[in-house]
Amino acid sequence: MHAYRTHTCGELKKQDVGAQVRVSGWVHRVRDHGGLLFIDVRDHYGLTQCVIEPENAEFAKAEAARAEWVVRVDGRVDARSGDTVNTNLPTGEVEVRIASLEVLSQAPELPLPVFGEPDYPEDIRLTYRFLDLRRETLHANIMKRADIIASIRRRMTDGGFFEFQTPILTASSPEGARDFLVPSRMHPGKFYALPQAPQQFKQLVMIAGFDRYFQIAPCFRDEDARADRSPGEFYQLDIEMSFVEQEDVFNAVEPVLRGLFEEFGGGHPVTQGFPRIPYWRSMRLYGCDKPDLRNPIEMSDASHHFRGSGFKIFASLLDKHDKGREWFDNAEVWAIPAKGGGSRAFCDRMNSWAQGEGQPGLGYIFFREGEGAGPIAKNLGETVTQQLRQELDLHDGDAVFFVAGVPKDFAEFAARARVKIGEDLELTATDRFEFCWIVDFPMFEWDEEEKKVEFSHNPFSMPQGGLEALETKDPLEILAWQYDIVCNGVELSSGAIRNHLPEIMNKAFEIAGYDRAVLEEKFGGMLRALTFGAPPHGGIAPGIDRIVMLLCGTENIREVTMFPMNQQAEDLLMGAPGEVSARQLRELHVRLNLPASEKE
RNA sequence: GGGGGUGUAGCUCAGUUUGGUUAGAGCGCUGGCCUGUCACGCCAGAGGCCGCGGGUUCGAGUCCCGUCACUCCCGCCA
Repeated sequence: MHAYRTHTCGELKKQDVGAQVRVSGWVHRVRDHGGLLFIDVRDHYGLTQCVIEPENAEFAKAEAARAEWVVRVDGRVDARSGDTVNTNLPTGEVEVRIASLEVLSQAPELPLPVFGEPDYPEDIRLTYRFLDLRRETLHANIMKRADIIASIRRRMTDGGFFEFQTPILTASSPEGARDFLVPSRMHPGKFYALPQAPQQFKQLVMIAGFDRYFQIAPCFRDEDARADRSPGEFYQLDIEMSFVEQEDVFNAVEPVLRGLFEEFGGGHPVTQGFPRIPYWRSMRLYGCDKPDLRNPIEMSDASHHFRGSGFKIFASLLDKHDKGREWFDNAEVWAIPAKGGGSRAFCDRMNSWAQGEGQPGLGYIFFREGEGAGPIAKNLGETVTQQLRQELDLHDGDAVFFVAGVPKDFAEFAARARVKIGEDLELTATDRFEFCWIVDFPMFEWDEEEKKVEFSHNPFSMPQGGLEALETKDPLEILAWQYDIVCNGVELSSGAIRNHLPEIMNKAFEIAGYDRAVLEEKFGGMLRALTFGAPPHGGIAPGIDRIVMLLCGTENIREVTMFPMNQQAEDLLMGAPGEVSARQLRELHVRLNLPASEKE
């Protein structure tokens, strides 16, 4: 007989009745009836109820067993009588009649219980992560993550992609997030950096002729944490393809994500053809570039109704800012329709919410008995109010809210108002995955602080219109072959068709104010590669952690990460970051220069 | 770097508004009883620097100041 088990704890069924079996696992729960004692033995695969009576010589050992001890049980599989069958348990039709029980290892009183998994403080969960991981929900999340990654590998390989590894110790890159640095022992004063993403490597893989690359790639960025963002490290499904246009990338990636969400999304509907929404259209309809399309509300420009109208606040606002660039300098009034929000109570609640958000308020009209009500309607007049109502297809019992000002300043607030209205009125669906592509991102944007044009996303993206556009157009008008995938309001990934031509690269960096020497110094290797026959190529990099979060229905990344750090970027289980010995520092030619408060 | 929230038993929380006797409950833990439970049940018990430091007061879990920890957000995240 095997030293520890003939069956796992999730395996025994009715057809095993009568068999002599051996199972091993953790003591999940003990129920002591005095004359009868039940032990639920748990392993990765499930739970098996074991039972023993006081007449048994092994009873004392069984009685002493405590939660999370590891035990081995030998016994016979018995059928449970009709009224004692537990239908909640896959093994609930049988139980193991204990013949002998061995304690394989013990545990003291637990710092956090495994059974029942009540809420526990995160620092304790992280310090005792090995216990936390035994708990059903987290254990299942981690297994789901493993299944998702296996499925991704299968789908990518089936799609003709090859998985390659890229370096972990690499060079610091000039822009982007803060790097994690690793001092070099052999080169005093020099440092490696951990890659923020294998961006340049995957492009080099294309230039090297490997055609289709993917990797479950670790990425390292020394940035502060959020609930949905680990400090330090995360994973991307990194993808790059040669001889492709934007459409080819979409056709390769869309089925992978759709299939993944259909496989693991618990049967919730998944968008079939992902709609493509240009960046500026998304900003106008939703106020942001990662719209949650489960929310049906679309905003629209209602400025023409207010210009010169009796509602003086908006009318004068529109007058005052009516010269400069659209979006940046011109004032507008946006309408947010709210079907079913047509009561003074709801409108007032939204108004106080807006004030709590630091806004002066949130103007509204609500419709009842065939007419518009509220201060704005009064000042606007019945004719204009009815035009608005028809234009927005609103009826009695509906409302419309207004935000006014310069779009670049209020868009973010309008987006939050749209989300809140959708949720509060239960217009936003909850049981589906709504995907879209956001396309046509601007290549450059205006950096208000530095007073200069800056890359708005990836400096390696190909501008639409190529060199000619760079030479002839207003830089802020130029679009890039740059795209995002958004699901349920979560930005899952961004990608681009890359700039594979050195002269366009030079021009693009020139527009962003980097001279050729800087470009040469920072991206010399990349530039050199581009001069030796680079294929047109492009790719994308969906965030694995965020995909798993969506599929596990959690908003906290630590619920889908096996060994996460806390928000202060500490690993409480392993004790990282930690101090190192003087000898290690000497070898690395590093001397500490600690801030004053920590010197003592 | 900045802002908000929280901090009371091993854990989840009540008590703080309005300062006043011995700081409570549930879960967990320990012991006892219990032959069909599966969130077993019943009885008893242990367990508290009320985050820490200072202040106001006859008196502070409660009010004030500072500080620390955790958490959420902003900055940051090509």
